Amino acid sequence: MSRARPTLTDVAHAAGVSVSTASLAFSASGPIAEATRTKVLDAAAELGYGGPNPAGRQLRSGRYDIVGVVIGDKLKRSFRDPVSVQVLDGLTSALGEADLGVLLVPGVESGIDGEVGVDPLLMSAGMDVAVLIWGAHVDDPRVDALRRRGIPLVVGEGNEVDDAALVEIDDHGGVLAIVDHLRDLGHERFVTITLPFRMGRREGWVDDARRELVDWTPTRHRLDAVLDSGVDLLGTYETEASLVENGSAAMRAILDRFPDPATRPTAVVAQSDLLAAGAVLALREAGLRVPEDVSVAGFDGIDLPWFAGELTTVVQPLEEKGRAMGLAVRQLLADGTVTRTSMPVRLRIGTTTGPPPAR
Amino acid sequence: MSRARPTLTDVAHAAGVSVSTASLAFSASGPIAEATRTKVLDAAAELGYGGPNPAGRQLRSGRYDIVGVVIGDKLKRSFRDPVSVQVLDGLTSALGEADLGVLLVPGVESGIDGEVGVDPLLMSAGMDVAVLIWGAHVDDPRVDALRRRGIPLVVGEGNEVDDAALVEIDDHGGVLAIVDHLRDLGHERFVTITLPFRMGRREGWVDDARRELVDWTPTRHRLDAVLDSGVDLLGTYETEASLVENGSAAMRAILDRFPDPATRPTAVVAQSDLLAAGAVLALREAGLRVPEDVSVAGFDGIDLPWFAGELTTVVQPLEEKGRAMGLAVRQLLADGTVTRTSMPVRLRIGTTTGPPPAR
DNA sequence: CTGTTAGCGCCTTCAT
DNA sequence: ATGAAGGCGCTAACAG
Repeated sequence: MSRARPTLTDVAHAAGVSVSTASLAFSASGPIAEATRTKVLDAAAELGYGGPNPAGRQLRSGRYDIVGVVIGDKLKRSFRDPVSVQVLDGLTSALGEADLGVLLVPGVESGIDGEVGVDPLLMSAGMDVAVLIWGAHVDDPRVDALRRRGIPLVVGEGNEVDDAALVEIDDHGGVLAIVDHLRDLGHERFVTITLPFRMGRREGWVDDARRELVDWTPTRHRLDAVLDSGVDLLGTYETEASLVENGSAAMRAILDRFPDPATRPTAVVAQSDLLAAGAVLALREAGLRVPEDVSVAGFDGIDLPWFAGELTTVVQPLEEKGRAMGLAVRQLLADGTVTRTSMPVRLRIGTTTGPPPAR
Repeated sequence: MSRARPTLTDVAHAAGVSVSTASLAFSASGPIAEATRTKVLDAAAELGYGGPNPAGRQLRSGRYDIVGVVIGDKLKRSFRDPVSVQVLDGLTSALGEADLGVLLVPGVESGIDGEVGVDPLLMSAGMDVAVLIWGAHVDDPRVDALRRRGIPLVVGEGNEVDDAALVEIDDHGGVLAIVDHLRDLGHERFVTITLPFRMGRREGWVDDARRELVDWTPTRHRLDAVLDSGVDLLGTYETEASLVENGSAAMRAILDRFPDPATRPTAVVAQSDLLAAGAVLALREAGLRVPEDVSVAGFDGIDLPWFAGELTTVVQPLEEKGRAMGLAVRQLLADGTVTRTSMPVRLRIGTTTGPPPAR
């Protein structure tokens, strides 16, 4: 037979002090005599009081000490992708240091097929700030919902949102560096494997019409860089997730479409390391050598302990990016300052790129 | 110049109804005329009202609609481990269906070296239920803290907690099946690579004293199964994380200690697939063939798209396990019922086990 | 179906 | 250094 949970009032009574004094004993936000404090804490322990009720505190203070982290459409995808994971890790540690909790928010509601509607949590959960890890797109309903609620925003990768803090990296410059490196090696026939374009995911070759539909910022920036570089791009293959198997499937499709070694692309620019690794595996399975027959480059600079060799890639400071988002949150909370940060990237030449085969 | 956020009272006034009626328009927890509802919602839109303030709702209703998910010591580790990720995925989807938010809670506070103290979030964040994904250990301070707060618990893997819902798998049976399979093939000399033992992580050979210190349930159950099976166990190597590189390092240590092919162990029982995969890579690098020279088995049954061949392993239903935890949460919330679930596992024979080399 | 009433538990003035 | 009072925004219970 358990009685109702004790409240601060009960503790105060038991300790023979006023409620406001008891409050001070827990919050340490005012002067209090050591003896009084001990008396209160003892009474609390006696009664089995577990500390101030968060709901009461939140209502009174107007703060939740919770940050809503909006991760793509499916949690699984974010967790499976080592890139997301590292960003999340930097973010959570920066937030943890400020004793801010991380509330995972799916973002979009998943319906039977396709996904429509904003997740109810986004509409109703208590949070001081929301972080859109993978950017906001045009007319993003999640942004609208958060706006209506008056919740400030931090956006990763994507510059379309006014009034929101932003953390981005130099996607365009990174891919340009990759392309230049390959061009310097003598490559002339390129193909690129891209990240997903938008929420309605699909896998396959990209035509002009489809190219107009790129909504996700990293995808767009990285693709634009290849187009802007002026190299001869024989094709663009869009994947529906940044996983090894998608990279392999894309590479097989590419080999299928270019069966003749004389006209086959010699340089593959993949928009992520996992896609690149998958492409390399598919090439090896097809009996081709990397980089002697085909060069492959990735993007991200993640660890692939199982990968034989080392990917040529653009290293982005993932954990730091997450930390920067965390700092942007803290800044927003501290004084409402909206910060914009851009992180540098760095070309890392590995063993998967080399001169094209002589003809 | 922005005025203060409107409250439900403002909306009610603007719509010309009482506050409680306005509340019904949002919560749908009572009868309300369609016309009234529209009137209220229109007034809300007019005023830019973003919906009921969560803090008010929480205080009044006593519910947060938030579940605290306590993941090991470092978020990174949980995210990096595909096993955790799949469990988390099943859990979050089961909780999402009930519109419950997931609050990530680190569990233990990380100090300069080592980790001591319960994370402040565990003490102070609002949550209806807490889930300890990777079990509770003896005298777990996190459990004590949650107990004091009166927060009900769901524990994955670990049966030491009274009064808490439990979801577990048949670790012992799974490893026994592996060992039997290897014994049937003719193996006589075994070695096992284990998951971390406890919070004070270390890497290296395990002696009798260390063996007493196993605190994490899956590690203990899986190790006990090998010991109970009665096979000749030449050594136990403890890792400090379930990652490919740890498996490789462990395997190198094993080869180092047993340089003579005649007395070398022929069967490696790894407590996770990633450890097993790492072991296989290290063996191949050492010029040994799997399974002709050495057989390797794992545990978990995860996808390893980059792995050449298929691991012999014990498949556990990870996503279902997560879902089961989610259901346990919902049960707890619905009527306080404490459920206990045990999930079955299944031996899957792949290409990494075979008869030992003839002598 | 709608309105009235009465707090939920806490923290922040402000006074002592 | 401590106490008294008020109210944060909402919803449950009941009355009409």
